[in-house]
Amino acid sequence: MPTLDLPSFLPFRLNRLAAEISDRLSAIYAERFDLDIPAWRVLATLDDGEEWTAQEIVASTRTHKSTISRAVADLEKRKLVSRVQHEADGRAMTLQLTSRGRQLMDRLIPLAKSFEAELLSTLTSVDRRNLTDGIASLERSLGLSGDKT
Amino acid sequence: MPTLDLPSFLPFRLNRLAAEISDRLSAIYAERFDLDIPAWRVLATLDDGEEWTAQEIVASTRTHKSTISRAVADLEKRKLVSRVQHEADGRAMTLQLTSRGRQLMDRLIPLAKSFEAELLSTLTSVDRRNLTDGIASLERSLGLSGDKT
DNA sequence: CCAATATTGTTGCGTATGCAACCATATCTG
DNA sequence: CAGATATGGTTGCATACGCAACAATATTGG
Repeated sequence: MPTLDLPSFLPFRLNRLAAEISDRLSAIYAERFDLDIPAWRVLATLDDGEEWTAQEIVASTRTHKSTISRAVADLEKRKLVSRVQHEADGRAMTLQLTSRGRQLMDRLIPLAKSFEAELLSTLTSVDRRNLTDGIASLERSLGLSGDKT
Repeated sequence: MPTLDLPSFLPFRLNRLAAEISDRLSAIYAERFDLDIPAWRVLATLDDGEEWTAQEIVASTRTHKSTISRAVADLEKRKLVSRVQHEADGRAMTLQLTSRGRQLMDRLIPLAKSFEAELLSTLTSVDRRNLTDGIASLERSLGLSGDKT
């Protein structure tokens, strides 16, 4: 009878890794910036300066649309995100960081980047490359690579 | 001003990957075996035949203890898991699969294994090795490698 | 061009989740 | 050994979440 061997089971390992890293990262933005995970995802997505619709953020972050809807509503109340009618689609709203949101992210992003850098600094450059290459090929295989898909 | 570039941000990529894979896997055990994620985690952990305490499962799976507590209570009701006093610690309970639980896992595990195999079969053997090596080194760096830790 | 269908986003509702308080037992410290 | 503190596990409570229904707009097909 085949045994599972959970510690070597890829879905288990990826979950555990993602959860651990997500916890450490959220400790940064939760405490100092009063953001929960959905709010962080919205802001991080909008950080590229592009205009996004809620639906695009849903697809890109794999978060339920009701969760994104509520996060956006809250971020708008806090004047971190602006929401205006989409010019081509009357159902959609285009989202952007406000200048206040921009300012917040300008302080938060260096922290996030240095968190990532610190994480990767513990790996040898070979391991680092292996990791990103391996992840990339799995992403391709799962169709997770496209932008705004 | 540094920009985040979310699509290349490691925490984001790992989360997305883990979520996608977790969704596909849970489609297998949810539908056919009426298990939710916490229940699956408990059963998958117990699959190795060892005796586990709830606390050990909590630590190993990074799931909140109240969630594990409720999952175990439910699995015991369904007679998939047995719970007896821990011999050395009066507070703890040792958990094991019942024969019914064993039978369920004997049907479920081949499906989980072949899901994993199919996932990995889309990668070249180099990519496969890169992925597992890269993950392993990150696990070591985060202290996620120990057993029952 | 109109009816049927799909899509964007919001919201009410039930439920699963995490937190915190708690009980029982274990361990640590003077 | 006794009091203080820590740990395993459960449970009440508040809340965040996903689901499904919905309104509004878009798109498709006859």
